[in-house]
Amino acid sequence: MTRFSFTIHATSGKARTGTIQMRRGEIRTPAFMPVGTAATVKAMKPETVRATGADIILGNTYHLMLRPGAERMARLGGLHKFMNWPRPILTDSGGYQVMSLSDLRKITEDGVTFASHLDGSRHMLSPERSIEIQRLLGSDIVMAFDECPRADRPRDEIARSMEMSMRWAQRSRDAFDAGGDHAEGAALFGIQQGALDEDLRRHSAQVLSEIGFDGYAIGGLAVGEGQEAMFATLDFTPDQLPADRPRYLMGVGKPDDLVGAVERGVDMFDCVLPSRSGRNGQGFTWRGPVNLRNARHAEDTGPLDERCTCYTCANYSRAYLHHLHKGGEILGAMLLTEHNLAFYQQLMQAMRETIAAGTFGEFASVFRRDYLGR
RNA sequence: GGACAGGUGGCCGAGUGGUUAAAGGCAGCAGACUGUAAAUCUGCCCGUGCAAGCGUACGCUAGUUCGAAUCUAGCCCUGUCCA
Repeated sequence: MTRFSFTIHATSGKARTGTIQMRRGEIRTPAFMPVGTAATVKAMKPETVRATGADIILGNTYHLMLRPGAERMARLGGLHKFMNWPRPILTDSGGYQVMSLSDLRKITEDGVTFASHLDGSRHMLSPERSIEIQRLLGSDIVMAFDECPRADRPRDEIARSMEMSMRWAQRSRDAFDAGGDHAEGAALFGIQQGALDEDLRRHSAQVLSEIGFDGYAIGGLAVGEGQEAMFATLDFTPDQLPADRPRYLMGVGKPDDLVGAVERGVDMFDCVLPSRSGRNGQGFTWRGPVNLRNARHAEDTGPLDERCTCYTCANYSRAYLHHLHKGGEILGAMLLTEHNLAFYQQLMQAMRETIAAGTFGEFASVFRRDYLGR
Protein backbone atom coordinates (compact mmCIF):
# COMPACT_ATOMS: atom_id res chain seq x y z
CA MET A 1 0.00 0.00 0.00
CA THR A 2 1.40 3.32 -1.09
CA ARG A 3 1.25 5.73 1.77
CA PHE A 4 0.32 9.33 1.18
CA SER A 5 3.39 11.43 0.50
CA PHE A 6 4.10 14.85 -0.93
CA THR A 7 7.36 15.70 -2.68
CA ILE A 8 8.22 19.19 -3.81
CA HIS A 9 10.33 19.16 -6.96
CA ALA A 10 10.91 22.85 -7.54
CA THR A 11 9.89 26.27 -6.33
CA SER A 12 9.70 29.69 -7.94
CA GLY A 13 9.12 32.43 -5.42
CA LYS A 14 6.34 31.04 -3.25
CA ALA A 15 5.08 28.81 -6.06
CA ARG A 16 5.80 25.11 -5.76
CA THR A 17 5.52 22.11 -8.05
CA GLY A 18 5.55 18.57 -6.80
CA THR A 19 3.89 15.19 -6.64
CA ILE A 20 1.49 13.60 -4.22
CA GLN A 21 1.81 9.82 -4.13
CA MET A 22 -1.30 7.90 -3.20
CA ARG A 23 -2.61 4.35 -3.27
CA ARG A 24 -4.66 4.96 -6.42
CA GLY A 25 -2.16 7.07 -8.30
CA GLU A 26 -0.15 10.24 -8.20
CA ILE A 27 -1.28 13.82 -8.27
CA ARG A 28 0.84 16.43 -10.00
CA THR A 29 0.82 19.80 -8.28
CA PRO A 30 -0.24 22.49 -8.65
CA ALA A 31 -3.34 20.39 -9.29
CA PHE A 32 -6.84 21.19 -10.43
CA MET A 33 -9.50 18.73 -9.34
CA PRO A 34 -12.74 18.63 -11.37
CA VAL A 35 -15.85 18.51 -9.22
CA GLY A 36 -17.99 15.39 -9.43
CA THR A 37 -20.47 16.14 -6.67
CA ALA A 38 -22.99 13.39 -7.30
CA ALA A 39 -20.62 10.64 -8.47
CA THR A 40 -20.33 12.26 -11.87
CA VAL A 41 -18.44 15.15 -13.38
CA LYS A 42 -21.55 16.45 -15.06
CA ALA A 43 -21.75 15.80 -18.82
CA MET A 44 -18.46 13.87 -18.83
CA LYS A 45 -17.46 10.23 -18.98
CA PRO A 46 -14.69 9.41 -16.48
CA GLU A 47 -12.30 8.48 -19.26
CA THR A 48 -12.89 11.88 -20.84
CA VAL A 49 -12.15 13.59 -17.53
CA ARG A 50 -8.92 11.62 -17.36
CA ALA A 51 -8.10 12.49 -20.97
CA THR A 52 -8.23 16.19 -20.10
CA GLY A 53 -5.36 15.54 -17.69
CA ALA A 54 -7.09 15.25 -14.32
CA ASP A 55 -5.29 13.13 -11.69
CA ILE A 56 -8.03 13.37 -9.07
CA ILE A 57 -11.66 14.41 -8.82
CA LEU A 58 -14.04 15.43 -6.05
CA GLY A 59 -17.11 13.78 -4.64
CA ASN A 60 -19.49 15.20 -2.05
CA THR A 61 -20.50 13.70 1.28
CA TYR A 62 -23.80 15.53 1.63
CA HIS A 63 -25.09 14.79 -1.86
CA LEU A 64 -24.00 11.16 -1.87
CA MET A 65 -25.41 10.42 1.57
CA LEU A 66 -28.81 11.51 0.29
CA ARG A 67 -28.51 9.70 -3.03
CA PRO A 68 -27.65 6.89 -3.37
CA GLY A 69 -26.79 6.76 0.36
CA ALA A 70 -23.48 6.01 2.06
CA GLU A 71 -24.25 2.46 3.21
CA ARG A 72 -25.68 1.58 -0.19
CA MET A 73 -22.53 2.95 -1.83
CA ALA A 74 -20.45 0.70 0.41
CA ARG A 75 -22.57 -2.33 -0.53
CA LEU A 76 -22.07 -1.44 -4.18
CA GLY A 77 -18.32 -1.58 -3.72
CA GLY A 78 -17.50 2.07 -3.15
CA LEU A 79 -17.48 5.27 -5.14
CA HIS A 80 -14.54 4.42 -7.42
CA LYS A 81 -16.12 1.23 -8.69
CA PHE A 82 -19.60 2.75 -8.79
CA MET A 83 -18.62 5.61 -11.09
CA ASN A 84 -15.75 3.89 -12.88
CA TRP A 85 -13.04 6.33 -11.76
CA PRO A 86 -10.09 4.24 -10.50
CA ARG A 87 -7.88 7.17 -9.57
CA PRO A 88 -7.82 9.24 -6.40
CA ILE A 89 -11.00 10.89 -5.18
CA LEU A 90 -11.19 13.69 -2.65
CA THR A 91 -14.50 13.94 -0.84
CA ASP A 92 -15.75 17.19 0.56
CA SER A 93 -17.15 16.73 4.02
CA GLY A 94 -20.43 18.56 3.52
CA GLY A 95 -19.10 21.71 5.16
CA TYR A 96 -19.84 23.77 2.06
CA GLN A 97 -23.48 22.70 2.15
CA VAL A 98 -23.70 24.17 5.66
CA MET A 99 -23.41 27.49 3.84
CA SER A 100 -25.01 26.82 0.45
CA LEU A 101 -28.06 25.15 2.03
CA SER A 102 -28.23 27.56 4.94
CA ASP A 103 -32.01 27.82 4.69
CA LEU A 104 -32.35 24.10 5.20
CA ARG A 105 -30.09 23.38 8.15
CA LYS A 106 -29.50 23.96 11.83
CA ILE A 107 -26.05 24.08 13.43
CA THR A 108 -25.18 22.97 16.94
CA GLU A 109 -21.87 22.11 18.57
CA ASP A 110 -22.61 18.46 17.91
CA GLY A 111 -23.16 18.92 14.21
CA VAL A 112 -25.58 20.05 11.52
CA THR A 113 -29.11 18.87 10.87
CA PHE A 114 -30.25 19.20 7.27
CA ALA A 115 -33.65 19.03 5.70
CA SER A 116 -32.92 17.21 2.47
CA HIS A 117 -33.24 19.50 -0.55
CA LEU A 118 -34.59 16.46 -2.41
CA ASP A 119 -37.48 15.34 -0.21
CA GLY A 120 -37.34 17.29 3.04
CA SER A 121 -36.24 14.29 5.09
CA ARG A 122 -33.97 15.07 8.03
CA HIS A 123 -30.31 14.11 8.04
CA MET A 124 -27.49 14.81 10.44
CA LEU A 125 -23.86 15.49 9.71
CA SER A 126 -21.35 15.63 12.51
CA PRO A 127 -17.59 15.29 12.27
CA GLU A 128 -17.95 11.63 13.18
CA ARG A 129 -20.75 10.89 10.70
CA SER A 130 -19.07 12.85 7.90
CA ILE A 131 -15.85 10.89 8.35
CA GLU A 132 -17.81 7.64 8.51
CA ILE A 133 -19.62 8.46 5.28
CA GLN A 134 -16.39 9.34 3.54
CA ARG A 135 -14.97 5.99 4.66
CA LEU A 136 -18.05 4.21 3.30
CA LEU A 137 -17.59 6.01 0.00
CA GLY A 138 -13.97 4.84 -0.15
CA SER A 139 -12.48 8.32 -0.26
CA ASP A 140 -8.75 8.77 -0.80
CA ILE A 141 -8.54 12.29 0.59
CA VAL A 142 -11.02 12.78 3.39
CA MET A 143 -11.86 16.33 4.40
CA ALA A 144 -12.48 17.34 7.99
CA PHE A 145 -16.02 18.48 8.69
CA ASP A 146 -16.13 22.26 9.03
CA GLU A 147 -18.44 25.20 8.83
CA CYS A 148 -17.81 27.47 5.86
CA PRO A 149 -19.24 30.89 6.74
CA ARG A 150 -19.75 33.65 4.24
CA ALA A 151 -17.02 36.28 4.24
CA ASP A 152 -19.41 39.10 5.07
CA ARG A 153 -20.24 37.72 8.54
CA PRO A 154 -19.19 39.82 11.56
CA ARG A 155 -15.75 39.11 12.95
CA ASP A 156 -16.99 37.68 16.24
CA GLU A 157 -19.23 35.29 14.36
CA ILE A 158 -16.33 34.29 12.10
CA ALA A 159 -14.17 33.72 15.17
CA ARG A 160 -16.75 31.55 16.94
CA SER A 161 -17.39 29.58 13.76
CA MET A 162 -13.66 29.03 13.27
CA GLU A 163 -13.18 27.87 16.85
CA MET A 164 -15.98 25.35 16.42
CA SER A 165 -14.50 24.17 13.12
CA MET A 166 -11.22 23.61 14.96
CA ARG A 167 -12.96 21.49 17.59
CA TRP A 168 -14.63 19.63 14.75
CA ALA A 169 -11.22 19.20 13.12
CA GLN A 170 -9.98 17.37 16.25
CA ARG A 171 -13.11 15.23 16.26
CA SER A 172 -12.60 14.52 12.56
CA ARG A 173 -9.02 13.46 13.27
CA ASP A 174 -10.13 11.18 16.10
CA ALA A 175 -12.92 9.64 14.04
CA PHE A 176 -10.61 9.11 11.09
CA ASP A 177 -7.96 7.43 13.24
CA ALA A 178 -10.59 5.24 14.89
CA GLY A 179 -11.59 3.99 11.45
CA GLY A 180 -8.75 1.44 11.53
CA ASP A 181 -7.90 -0.12 8.20
CA HIS A 182 -9.49 2.79 6.34
CA ALA A 183 -6.61 4.94 7.52
CA GLU A 184 -4.28 2.70 5.52
CA GLY A 185 -3.51 4.69 2.45
CA ALA A 186 -6.25 7.26 2.79
CA ALA A 187 -5.39 10.80 3.81
CA LEU A 188 -7.09 13.33 6.03
CA PHE A 189 -6.97 17.07 5.36
CA GLY A 190 -7.78 19.77 7.89
CA ILE A 191 -9.50 22.99 6.84
CA GLN A 192 -8.33 26.40 7.98
CA GLN A 193 -10.98 29.05 8.58
CA GLY A 194 -10.93 32.64 9.78
CA ALA A 195 -12.17 34.49 6.71
CA LEU A 196 -9.98 37.49 5.86
CA ASP A 197 -8.51 37.98 9.33
CA GLU A 198 -4.78 37.30 9.67
CA ASP A 199 -4.87 36.58 13.41
CA LEU A 200 -7.83 34.21 13.15
CA ARG A 201 -6.17 32.46 10.24
CA ARG A 202 -2.91 32.11 12.17
CA HIS A 203 -4.66 30.67 15.18
CA SER A 204 -6.62 28.25 13.00
CA ALA A 205 -3.42 27.13 11.28
CA GLN A 206 -1.69 26.56 14.62
CA VAL A 207 -4.53 24.41 15.93
CA LEU A 208 -4.58 22.34 12.77
CA SER A 209 -0.80 21.93 12.77
CA GLU A 210 -0.86 20.70 16.35
CA ILE A 211 -3.54 18.14 15.50
CA GLY A 212 -1.58 17.10 12.43
CA PHE A 213 -2.99 16.41 8.98
CA ASP A 214 -1.73 15.00 5.70
CA GLY A 215 -2.66 18.22 3.94
CA TYR A 216 -4.12 21.58 4.81
CA ALA A 217 -7.02 23.26 3.09
CA ILE A 218 -7.75 26.96 3.04
CA GLY A 219 -11.50 27.21 3.45
CA GLY A 220 -13.84 30.13 3.58
CA LEU A 221 -12.53 32.00 0.57
CA ALA A 222 -14.22 32.70 -2.78
CA VAL A 223 -17.46 33.07 -0.86
CA GLY A 224 -18.28 36.58 -1.99
CA GLU A 225 -15.31 38.61 -0.78
CA GLY A 226 -13.90 39.33 -4.25
CA GLN A 227 -10.52 38.55 -5.78
CA GLU A 228 -8.66 41.49 -4.26
CA ALA A 229 -9.63 40.49 -0.72
CA MET A 230 -8.97 36.85 -1.45
CA PHE A 231 -5.47 37.61 -2.74
CA ALA A 232 -4.81 39.86 0.24
CA THR A 233 -5.67 36.92 2.48
CA LEU A 234 -3.61 34.52 0.40
CA ASP A 235 -0.65 36.85 0.87
CA PHE A 236 -0.33 35.37 4.37
CA THR A 237 -2.45 32.23 4.76
CA PRO A 238 -0.32 29.70 2.86
CA ASP A 239 2.74 30.71 4.86
CA GLN A 240 0.87 29.95 8.07
CA LEU A 241 0.42 26.32 7.02
CA PRO A 242 3.11 23.61 7.19
CA ALA A 243 5.46 24.02 4.23
CA ASP A 244 6.00 20.31 3.69
CA ARG A 245 2.32 19.49 3.28
CA PRO A 246 -0.01 20.17 0.33
CA ARG A 247 -2.03 23.37 0.57
CA TYR A 248 -5.47 23.17 -0.94
CA LEU A 249 -7.53 26.28 -1.69
CA MET A 250 -11.08 25.02 -1.63
CA GLY A 251 -13.56 26.02 -4.31
CA VAL A 252 -11.25 28.20 -6.37
CA GLY A 253 -11.55 29.40 -9.00
CA LYS A 254 -11.31 31.37 -12.19
CA PRO A 255 -8.14 30.89 -14.25
CA ASP A 256 -6.65 34.15 -13.01
CA ASP A 257 -7.53 33.14 -9.44
CA LEU A 258 -5.54 29.94 -9.90
CA VAL A 259 -2.45 31.70 -11.20
CA GLY A 260 -2.55 34.27 -8.41
CA ALA A 261 -3.03 31.58 -5.77
CA VAL A 262 -0.19 29.42 -7.09
CA GLU A 263 2.03 32.50 -6.97
CA ARG A 264 1.13 32.72 -3.29
CA GLY A 265 1.98 29.11 -2.51
CA VAL A 266 -1.17 27.05 -3.12
CA ASP A 267 -0.83 23.49 -4.47
CA MET A 268 -4.36 22.22 -5.05
CA PHE A 269 -7.68 23.55 -6.29
CA ASP A 270 -11.18 22.46 -7.10
CA CYS A 271 -13.99 24.44 -8.65
CA VAL A 272 -17.32 23.88 -10.36
CA LEU A 273 -16.67 26.75 -12.73
CA PRO A 274 -15.23 24.87 -15.73
CA SER A 275 -17.94 22.23 -15.60
CA ARG A 276 -20.85 24.50 -14.74
CA SER A 277 -19.78 27.12 -17.26
CA GLY A 278 -19.46 24.38 -19.83
CA ARG A 279 -23.17 23.74 -19.38
CA ASN A 280 -24.00 27.45 -19.32
CA GLY A 281 -22.20 28.49 -22.47
CA GLN A 282 -19.05 30.07 -21.06
CA GLY A 283 -15.78 28.83 -22.47
CA PHE A 284 -12.37 29.65 -21.01
CA THR A 285 -9.55 30.60 -23.35
CA TRP A 286 -6.04 32.00 -23.09
CA ARG A 287 -7.60 35.29 -24.14
CA GLY A 288 -10.22 35.27 -21.42
CA PRO A 289 -13.71 33.86 -20.99
CA VAL A 290 -16.02 33.67 -23.98
CA ASN A 291 -19.81 33.38 -24.00
CA LEU A 292 -20.57 31.02 -26.87
CA ARG A 293 -24.22 32.07 -26.87
CA ASN A 294 -23.26 35.51 -28.13
CA ALA A 295 -24.33 36.23 -31.71
CA ARG A 296 -20.83 37.20 -32.78
CA HIS A 297 -19.81 33.52 -32.87
CA ALA A 298 -22.59 32.45 -35.22
CA GLU A 299 -20.34 32.29 -38.28
CA ASP A 300 -16.95 31.97 -36.64
CA THR A 301 -15.30 28.96 -38.23
CA GLY A 302 -12.28 29.06 -35.94
CA PRO A 303 -11.75 26.94 -32.83
CA LEU A 304 -12.74 28.19 -29.39
CA ASP A 305 -9.05 28.58 -28.56
CA GLU A 306 -6.27 28.42 -31.12
CA ARG A 307 -3.68 27.19 -28.63
CA CYS A 308 -5.87 24.59 -26.96
CA THR A 309 -5.07 20.94 -27.70
CA CYS A 310 -8.39 19.50 -26.57
CA TYR A 311 -10.74 17.30 -28.59
CA THR A 312 -13.32 20.04 -28.90
CA CYS A 313 -10.92 22.63 -30.27
CA ALA A 314 -9.38 20.09 -32.63
CA ASN A 315 -12.70 19.19 -34.23
CA TYR A 316 -15.33 21.88 -33.81
CA SER A 317 -15.81 25.54 -34.64
CA ARG A 318 -17.07 28.34 -32.45
CA ALA A 319 -20.03 28.49 -34.86
CA TYR A 320 -20.95 24.89 -34.06
CA LEU A 321 -20.58 25.40 -30.30
CA HIS A 322 -22.71 28.52 -30.65
CA HIS A 323 -25.34 26.55 -32.52
CA LEU A 324 -25.40 23.75 -29.94
CA HIS A 325 -25.67 26.12 -27.00
CA LYS A 326 -28.37 28.25 -28.61
CA GLY A 327 -30.36 25.10 -29.17
CA GLY A 328 -29.81 23.68 -25.71
CA GLU A 329 -28.26 20.57 -27.20
CA ILE A 330 -26.67 18.14 -24.75
CA LEU A 331 -23.59 17.85 -26.95
CA GLY A 332 -22.95 21.55 -26.43
CA ALA A 333 -22.60 20.98 -22.70
CA MET A 334 -20.40 17.96 -23.28
CA LEU A 335 -18.02 19.59 -25.73
CA LEU A 336 -17.66 22.83 -23.82
CA THR A 337 -17.21 21.11 -20.45
CA GLU A 338 -14.52 18.94 -22.01
CA HIS A 339 -12.77 22.00 -23.37
CA ASN A 340 -12.99 23.89 -20.09
CA LEU A 341 -11.62 20.99 -18.08
CA ALA A 342 -8.84 20.52 -20.63
CA PHE A 343 -8.07 24.24 -20.59
CA TYR A 344 -7.79 24.23 -16.80
CA GLN A 345 -5.45 21.23 -16.95
CA GLN A 346 -3.34 22.89 -19.64
CA LEU A 347 -3.11 25.93 -17.40
CA MET A 348 -1.98 23.78 -14.47
CA GLN A 349 0.51 21.94 -16.68
CA ALA A 350 1.94 25.25 -17.87
CA MET A 351 2.34 26.39 -14.29
CA ARG A 352 4.03 23.13 -13.26
CA GLU A 353 6.43 23.35 -16.18
CA THR A 354 7.34 27.00 -15.74
CA ILE A 355 7.81 26.62 -11.99
CA ALA A 356 10.19 23.74 -12.72
CA ALA A 357 11.96 25.80 -15.37
CA GLY A 358 12.24 28.86 -13.20
CA THR A 359 10.17 31.00 -15.55
CA PHE A 360 6.90 31.05 -13.63
CA GLY A 361 6.98 34.79 -12.96
CA GLU A 362 7.24 35.52 -16.66
CA PHE A 363 4.52 33.00 -17.43
CA ALA A 364 2.18 34.60 -14.92
CA SER A 365 2.64 38.10 -16.30
CA VAL A 366 2.17 36.97 -19.89
CA PHE A 367 -0.89 34.96 -18.85
CA ARG A 368 -2.47 37.97 -17.19
CA ARG A 369 -1.68 40.21 -20.14
CA ASP A 370 -3.43 37.85 -22.55
CA TYR A 371 -6.21 36.57 -20.31
CA LEU A 372 -7.21 39.84 -18.73
CA GLY A 373 -6.38 41.90 -21.79
CA ARG A 374 -4.11 44.25 -19.92
C1' G B 1 -72.94 28.77 -51.33
C1' G B 2 -74.34 28.07 -45.83
C1' A B 3 -73.38 27.58 -40.29
C1' C B 4 -70.30 28.28 -36.48
C1' A B 5 -65.40 29.89 -34.37
C1' G B 6 -61.68 33.30 -34.72
C1' G B 7 -58.10 37.48 -36.40
C1' U B 8 -53.58 40.89 -30.10
C1' G B 9 -46.49 43.13 -30.27
C1' G B 10 -41.09 38.24 -34.53
C1' C B 11 -44.16 33.50 -32.88
C1' C B 12 -47.72 31.27 -29.35
C1' G B 13 -51.18 33.31 -26.12
C1' A B 14 -53.94 36.23 -21.78
C1' G B 15 -56.99 40.29 -21.83
C1' U B 16 -64.28 41.64 -23.04
C1' G B 17 -65.22 49.90 -21.66
C1' G B 18 -60.81 53.49 -18.14
C1' U B 19 -55.52 51.37 -13.28
C1' U B 20 -53.16 48.60 -21.07
C1' A B 21 -47.26 50.24 -24.41
C1' A B 22 -50.98 45.65 -23.39
C1' A B 23 -50.03 39.25 -18.44
C1' G B 24 -47.31 34.83 -19.41
C1' G B 25 -44.33 31.63 -22.48
C1' C B 26 -41.03 31.15 -26.73
C1' A B 27 -37.55 33.32 -29.93
C1' G B 28 -33.93 37.39 -29.84
C1' C B 29 -29.85 40.57 -27.30
C1' A B 30 -26.66 40.83 -23.18
C1' G B 31 -24.85 39.60 -18.12
C1' A B 32 -23.77 36.32 -13.95
C1' C B 33 -21.93 31.66 -12.21
C1' U B 34 -15.83 29.99 -7.56
C1' G B 35 -15.34 23.04 -1.46
C1' U B 36 -22.64 22.21 -7.56
C1' A B 37 -30.46 22.53 -4.59
C1' A B 38 -27.63 25.22 -11.40
C1' A B 39 -28.07 21.74 -19.04
C1' U B 40 -29.26 27.37 -14.06
C1' C B 41 -30.33 32.36 -12.85
C1' U B 42 -30.79 37.79 -13.90
C1' G B 43 -31.64 42.04 -17.04
C1' C B 44 -33.34 44.10 -21.74
C1' C B 45 -36.81 43.20 -25.49
C1' C B 46 -42.56 48.89 -30.61
C1' G B 47 -39.85 53.64 -32.32
C1' U B 48 -37.30 57.92 -30.51
C1' G B 49 -34.94 60.01 -26.19
C1' C B 50 -30.00 60.23 -20.87
C1' A B 51 -34.74 61.00 -18.85
C1' A B 52 -39.57 63.13 -18.12
C1' G B 53 -41.96 62.59 -22.47
C1' C B 54 -43.56 62.25 -27.42
C1' G B 55 -45.11 59.18 -31.58
C1' U B 56 -47.27 54.84 -33.27
C1' A B 57 -50.05 49.95 -31.93
C1' C B 58 -54.56 44.84 -30.86
C1' G B 59 -57.13 42.53 -39.46
C1' C B 60 -59.29 47.20 -42.39
C1' U B 61 -62.83 51.23 -42.48
C1' A B 62 -66.65 53.94 -40.32
C1' G B 63 -69.31 54.62 -35.84
C1' U B 64 -71.08 54.71 -30.29
C1' U B 65 -68.62 56.86 -25.91
C1' C B 66 -65.67 61.79 -21.81
C1' G B 67 -62.74 57.23 -22.87
C1' A B 68 -62.37 51.30 -27.31
C1' A B 69 -57.85 45.68 -28.02
C1' U B 70 -62.58 45.33 -25.50
C1' C B 71 -69.41 47.71 -27.88
C1' U B 72 -71.93 48.45 -33.19
C1' A B 73 -71.94 48.12 -38.72
C1' G B 74 -69.69 46.94 -43.27
C1' C B 75 -65.57 44.77 -45.56
C1' C B 76 -61.15 41.47 -45.84
C1' C B 77 -58.84 37.05 -44.15
C1' U B 78 -58.27 32.13 -41.45
C1' G B 79 -60.09 27.42 -39.36
C1' U B 80 -63.89 23.59 -38.64
C1' C B 81 -68.33 21.50 -40.21
C1' C B 82 -72.52 21.22 -43.84
C1' A B 83 -73.82 21.38 -49.11
